[in-house]
Order: sequence, then C-alpha cells, then structure tokens
Amino acid sequence: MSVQERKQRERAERERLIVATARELAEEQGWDAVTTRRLAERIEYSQPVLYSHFRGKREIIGAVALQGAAELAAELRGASAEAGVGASASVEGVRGRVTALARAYLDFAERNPAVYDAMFQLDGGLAFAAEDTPEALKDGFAALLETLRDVAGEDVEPGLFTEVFWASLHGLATLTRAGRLPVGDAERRVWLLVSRLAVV
Amino acid sequence: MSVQERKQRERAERERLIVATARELAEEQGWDAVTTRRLAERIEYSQPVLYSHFRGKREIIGAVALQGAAELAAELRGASAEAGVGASASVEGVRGRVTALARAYLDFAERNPAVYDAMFQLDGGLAFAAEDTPEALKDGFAALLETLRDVAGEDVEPGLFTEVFWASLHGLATLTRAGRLPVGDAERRVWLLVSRLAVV
DNA sequence: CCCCGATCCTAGCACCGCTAGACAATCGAG
DNA sequence: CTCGATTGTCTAGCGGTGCTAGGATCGGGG
Repeated sequence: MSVQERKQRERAERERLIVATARELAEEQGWDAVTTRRLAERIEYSQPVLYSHFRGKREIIGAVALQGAAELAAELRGASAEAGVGASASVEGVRGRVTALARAYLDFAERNPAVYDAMFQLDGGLAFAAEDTPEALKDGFAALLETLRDVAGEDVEPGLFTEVFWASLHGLATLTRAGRLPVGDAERRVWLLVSRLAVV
Repeated sequence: MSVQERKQRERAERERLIVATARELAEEQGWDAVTTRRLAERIEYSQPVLYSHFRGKREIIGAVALQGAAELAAELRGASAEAGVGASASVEGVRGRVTALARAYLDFAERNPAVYDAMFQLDGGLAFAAEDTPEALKDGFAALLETLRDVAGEDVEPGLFTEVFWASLHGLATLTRAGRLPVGDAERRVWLLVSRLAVV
C-alpha cells in the first residue's frame, strides 16, 4: 500500500501549497486579488482541485488564519520569554515583558497584514470563544494570558483582563493599518496602554 | 426657474433614498447582500441611476458611513451630557461621564452593525487622520475628545489618550460582534477599561 | 492485459460591479 | 404650435467572481 501513502503525501503537500500560495498572493496584492482562478493558475492546477481540498474560498482563508494564529502565538511567547530573562519578578521585569508582548502583537499585525485580516477581519468560517474553537486560536489567547495574568491586578479575573488588553491591541492594530491613526505615535500609544492597564 | 429647483430637490431626495435603502438592506441582510442590482430594484430604478449619484458602490458605503458618523457623534455627546448633569466636576461625575460615553459607543456599534462596518471595516473610500478627512469623522473624534480630555492625566496628551481609548473601544466592539468575546461580560469589560485607563 | 475507479480538466451557471448606446421625455427657440 | 436639442432613463452587455456538472484520462489491481 505504499503507493497510496505516496498519494496521500502528495495530496497533503498540495494542500500546503494552496495555503502558502493564497497567503503569498494575499500579502502581495491583498485578499481581493486572491480569486480561485488566479490561485489555481499559480499552483498550476485547475480551479476544481481547490474544491477537492477545501469546501470553498472561506475555508482557504480559514486555513491561512489558523497558520497565522500558530505563528502569532509562538512569536508572543518568544517575545515575552526574551524580555523575561534576568530580572523576572521585579516591577520593571514584569512591565518589560508586557511591553514586549504588546509590541510583538502589533509588529505581527503590521508585518503580516493579510494574515491578520484572515484571522480577524475576514470571514474564515472559524468559531471563536466556543467549545469548537480550533486549538491554534485558543493557544493564541493562552499565549497572551500567560504573560498578562501577572498584571491583571488582585480584583480582576486574568481572563477578563486578557480580553480587554487583547481588544485594545486589536483596535490599535486595525485602526493603525487602516490609516485611521497617525503613524508616528505608535510607541507612545503602547507605552500609555501598558502603563495604565497593567498593574504591577 | 422653479422647475429646475424642483428637479434638484427630487434628485436630492432620490439620493437620500439610495443611501437609506442601502443602509436598510445592509442592516437586514449584511453588506454582501447590498448589490447594485438589488439596491436598484428596491428604489425602483435601474442600476445606471446609482452611478449618476455616486461614482460606485464604494461611494455609497462611504455615504452610509458619514451618516453613521454624524449619528454616533450626536449619541456620544448626548450620553456624556446626560451623565454629566448634577455632580459634574466630582470624581464620580467625571468617571460616570466616561463610562456613559464608552457604553454609548459600544451600544451604537451593536445596534447598527452594518453602519459600523461601513465606517471602520469596509472600504468606503474615506480618508482618515488627514487634512481632507470629512467633517463628520473629525467631529466624531472630537466628541470623544471633549469628554476624555478630563481623564487623560497630567502627563498625557488628550489627543493621544483619545486615540488609545478609542482603539480599545473599537477592539471591544469588533471582537464582540464577531463572536470573538464571550457575550455576558460586556459590562465588566467596560468597567475594567474605564477604571484603568481613566485618571481622575 | 484489460478493466475500472480515482483524478483532473473543460465548459458552463448565476451572479457581481460597471458602462455604452438606444430611446423617450422635456425644454427652449422660432 | 412645432421642431431640434438636451436631459434623463433603460436595455443590453462586458469582463470578472465563486462554484459545479460531466466527460476525458491515467494508473493500479485482478
């Protein structure tokens, strides 16, 4: 049955190709340019093969979103850990980790605008805050929670605090990218957000 | 020249009808359902008539967005003023006004999801944070600023503070409406945001 | 070796935003 | 009052979209 295994491998490889190509195309020219025709042409197959892997365009967007969520979670953990070496429990140490976390989040959104759109602006058909939420999304939230739980304050649930902090970051990310906020003051906005919301 | 004036009035009336119908249709069935064909059918004209009033669909979305911005600004001022009667300069008074402002903002987004999308999620072809930003949008920001300037704190520019506060509200609004946040805790999130960000 | 099932593509559906050009209604001049 | 010009509106169509039915083709198993 080795031949079937090979086919399965090739099929999985092609699926990765589809997702990667969709992401590339979206980052290059925006999601509007990601049509099933163009996508099919780039992977050098006809349109219908897309539908043998995904139920439709929404599911392709969803796949990109999932991939992005995993990357975002990893980057958030990396940034927090890197900022946490040395003075870990001190006031400056904790605040430094939170600042690094916020910066990493906004940085990700700026460097991967199309992926960020797939995750939060477009309809990728993904469930949130429900029991059938994909693991990668829950893990992204968890990555935030791990650092933010230390600055939620005595009287506030860490989960609730994380939601609010996340929403603030999300607002900054989207409004900045849409040109709704002046570009120069990004760092000052992060400082303000962290210094007010985080309790150390 | 009364006949020309009448025609001009009728034309302006039809333009209002287009915008109002687009808004209705969007609130009823979402912006995806607002196609030029359906919109034309509802106003009982043919498609090309739309293009004699607007450059394209984007401009129609933009018109709905502007209308929404004016309404939002009015509601924000109303909520702040209503909460400000009586104890205006006290600590509880100021915080009450800010809380009312935040609630009014989130309430507007929840009651008018399609209009909110037109303002901030969709491309209505509107400029932001630039010199040619439409008056209604600048006025919306000003409505926030009027109340928030009192809680920015000594060391923080009111404009910067308003940007951050606004971004937080925007994040809460969009994530809530996309089902990305649990529905029950909205009030607690507002309380947390106000009590941490606002300095009294 | 040949058949049959899996795999892929061609062709097409209904819809989209938008526009050219035909047609009708209305206005102003003689 | 008539007639040409202007204004306004509609029909029809273009190139594009997401998606799918049905036929061709290719390769493994009996």
